[in-house]
Amino acid sequence: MNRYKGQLRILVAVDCIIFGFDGKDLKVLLIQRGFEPEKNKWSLMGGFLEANENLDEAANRILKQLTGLEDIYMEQIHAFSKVDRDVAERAVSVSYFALIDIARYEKQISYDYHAEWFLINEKPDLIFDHDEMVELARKQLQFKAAIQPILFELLPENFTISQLQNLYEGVYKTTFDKRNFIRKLMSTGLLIKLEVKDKSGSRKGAYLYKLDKRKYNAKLDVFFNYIHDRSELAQQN
Amino acid sequence: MNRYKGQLRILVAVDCIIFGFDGKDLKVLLIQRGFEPEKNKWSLMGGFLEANENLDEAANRILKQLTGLEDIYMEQIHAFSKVDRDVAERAVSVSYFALIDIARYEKQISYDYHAEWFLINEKPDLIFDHDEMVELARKQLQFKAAIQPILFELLPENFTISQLQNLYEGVYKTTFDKRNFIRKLMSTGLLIKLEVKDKSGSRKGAYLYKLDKRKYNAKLDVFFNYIHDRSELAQQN
DNA sequence: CCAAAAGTGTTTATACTACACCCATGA
DNA sequence: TCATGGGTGTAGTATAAACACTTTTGG
Repeated sequence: MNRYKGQLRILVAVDCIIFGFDGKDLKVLLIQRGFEPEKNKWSLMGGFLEANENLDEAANRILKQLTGLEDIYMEQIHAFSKVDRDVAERAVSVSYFALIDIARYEKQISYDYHAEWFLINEKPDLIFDHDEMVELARKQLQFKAAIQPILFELLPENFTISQLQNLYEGVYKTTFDKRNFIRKLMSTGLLIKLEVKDKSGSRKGAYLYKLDKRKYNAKLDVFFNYIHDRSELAQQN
Repeated sequence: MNRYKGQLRILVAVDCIIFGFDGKDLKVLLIQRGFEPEKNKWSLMGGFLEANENLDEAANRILKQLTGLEDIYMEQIHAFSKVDRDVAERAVSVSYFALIDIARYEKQISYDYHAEWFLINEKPDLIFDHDEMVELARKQLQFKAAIQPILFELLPENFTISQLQNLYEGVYKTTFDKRNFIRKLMSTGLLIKLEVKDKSGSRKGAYLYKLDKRKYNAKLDVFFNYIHDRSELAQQN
């Protein structure tokens, strides 16, 4: 086995932007760093790529370490590589975002890491280039969510329309007309209305909905083909 | 300066997917690898990240090395990290795509690397995971081009409508109705019709157009905000 | 009985699709 | 004169946006 002589070998890190939703607000999970350098400052959860794993596996390992969760929606965002981005040593870091439902998993989060949920707009300043990572992940989330129904990953299994609307409004920092909103969502054919009502949010109670998982998975696959073959999408239900 | 003990340090590579357009077809620039391992096989142009540069700078350095070109549209696509993706040694590679106008720059390409343009659909099999990189870059190009006018980077300064249409049809592997196509393109307000005609493609000659660079740059900025504030876009001309 | 959130339709404007014929020219 | 690519308009459909009142019920 030949090796490449005289080349630079450096640390490769993975940092996770973990988005969560509690039914009302969009949040991000941060930890207080437990080791030097920059000990005790707020940071994304991260770690170094190890010998026997690829980046996706590393991201999943790191997410599990902090939250105890597996099989979570994750996606690679971007490789960050400024020469002095890590004060201790040259390192490239690849950021990933993850989407989780806060209420369902809150108990499983490991408090070894002093993790806390922050409102996206009220988070503290982070170490290194982590602020930039969060900002890019937020844009990517907006972007993806506009063309793909990924935000359902942030919701509990059953949810109300206003929770869903709160989520979209949080992600896009705006408000939507609720009649137009529900019409559009319903036209995707992805929502199934349940008989049950959730009474926690109002006196009247709001109907719960759930995802049609079969259609949802089909739509995720079709993703990149959206330019042509809209007809296929239509047939597919 | 503290260092991170006991962690893996590896090679970080950059590989460039260089797309080109010759007025008729969409192509990709490949080289015949001049060194071991996998010497003489077809490959993307790549190189290793060096100590004094970030990934964007490395990608630009590598592009310049092969094509002599600077200030080219480039974009990071994805970090590839399978454990055994490089047969010689563990390496992560970050792919970039670049868009260039073949006709304008053909002469400057360095033939030290045995570079050749291939039709996207007729390229040879490539080493390592480079086929996967090209495929993802192609999808990303389709994707980006649908929401952002980046394909103009592939055209000469002045171009005809049918060149433009050929380009879009090549990128999306489809055909468009030419009346609807020009109407849509014109509605962006990005095209300026010139007095001059290009007589090379037909007897009648076709009017040349050029980009309104001022508006083009403005639109690139607005990119991620496309969800709200369409009104701003409208005002902006 | 009333505050607070849930739920529900219609109209208008805009964007997209499909479609076919004449024009100008050089060879 | 004719073959080749260039250029143009309209009608129908689908999608998106604006907009306000009634219902339910726990306290």
